[in-house]
Amino acid sequence: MGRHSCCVKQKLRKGLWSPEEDEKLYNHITRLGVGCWSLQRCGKSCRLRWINYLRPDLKRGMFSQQEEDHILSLHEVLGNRWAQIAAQLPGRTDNEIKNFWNSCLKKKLMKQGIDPTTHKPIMIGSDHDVDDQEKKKNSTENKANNLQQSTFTAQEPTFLLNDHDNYSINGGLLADANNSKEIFLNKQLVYDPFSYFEFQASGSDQSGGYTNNNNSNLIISQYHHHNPSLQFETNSNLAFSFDQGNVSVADFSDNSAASRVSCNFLLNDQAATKESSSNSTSNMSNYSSTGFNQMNNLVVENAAFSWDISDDQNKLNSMFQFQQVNGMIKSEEMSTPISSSCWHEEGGQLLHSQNNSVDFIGSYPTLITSLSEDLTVPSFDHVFHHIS
DNA sequence: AATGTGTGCAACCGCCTGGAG
DNA sequence: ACTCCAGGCGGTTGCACACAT
Repeated sequence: MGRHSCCVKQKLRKGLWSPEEDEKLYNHITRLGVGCWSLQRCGKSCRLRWINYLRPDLKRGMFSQQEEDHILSLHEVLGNRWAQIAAQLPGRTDNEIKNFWNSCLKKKLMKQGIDPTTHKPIMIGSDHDVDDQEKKKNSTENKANNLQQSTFTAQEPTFLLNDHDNYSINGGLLADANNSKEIFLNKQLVYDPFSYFEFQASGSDQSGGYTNNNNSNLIISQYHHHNPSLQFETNSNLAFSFDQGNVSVADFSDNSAASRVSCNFLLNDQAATKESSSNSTSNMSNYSSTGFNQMNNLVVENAAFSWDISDDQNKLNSMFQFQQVNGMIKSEEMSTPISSSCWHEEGGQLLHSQNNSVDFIGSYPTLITSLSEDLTVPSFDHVFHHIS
């Protein structure tokens, strides 16, 4: 049973406010303060008029780029909690932000191929959604069109995972007509009590930009809160890592020597890193390690990493630098491996030094850089299922 | 000039919550 | 424990205006 509108019930004025009414309300509130809202209009209407229009600390005018970015990142975490978002933007009201979102930001994100609700890239041509051949054909055409326009197109594998702490991560690979690739990684708050951990990796890429993926599946080991190591294998071209709150993804698709990527992730013990910061060797860090794989070694630190790949005949170097832009991790391949930094294992710890004086077997990962802002997520407890 | 359509924004509606009685 | 009511919030509507046809 819905209630009657208070204005109707009390036969009070409705509609647009006149300047006289505004003045009356303004004087009333400046004299008596907020709290007693009822004049000749209902209290709700008065309150709203004050909050959204008359309040002297309102900013008004266009939203700055900074405010826009702030709203985007807040919305990614908070969703449509406009009041909470407005609380982070001095001088802006929830109504104003809500209108700005609905009329402007939402469309902007759509244009960028980002779902405004989930902040995830809108997938094109996912087999999951394709039920009939026609749809599949259209999807492929869309993909081709996008590639011709040099826009980045989402490609397999993609993944999505949730954890018990209400975060979800999704990611995947994007490629354009020039075969330039971007890895995307996106985080948002969700409130799904049924946490899950789901990977999808299927099919070969039809655009030619992402192949070597004919038998994709992901073998994921369970990750425990207190176990510092995470290891999983994949014979797709993406590798994912999770450490102490950081999530990273690596693209191995350019590595022709490794048809099967197998990674050991060496996880940063942040407490140990802090302790070692006073050490005379700067950048030296302690790592917990389950050992090295001779094919690929990878270190993750603050979502920036690189790796070397070697076998008996070849030594390949592949390095990516990662940047976080609007909540997404973007990767850039480094053409020249950084040789001035290297890692070595000593006494069960992985140490970092500034030159190549350490003679190590196989290859060891090289830290490229640290990001200014971590992609931080809580630990992941359970692997529920994966899709292959 | 008349009409249709899209857009931005102010205001309203309905639901929920918490405090008072 | 219950009702009533004010206030808070998010979704929606309606209106004025700009622009297109």
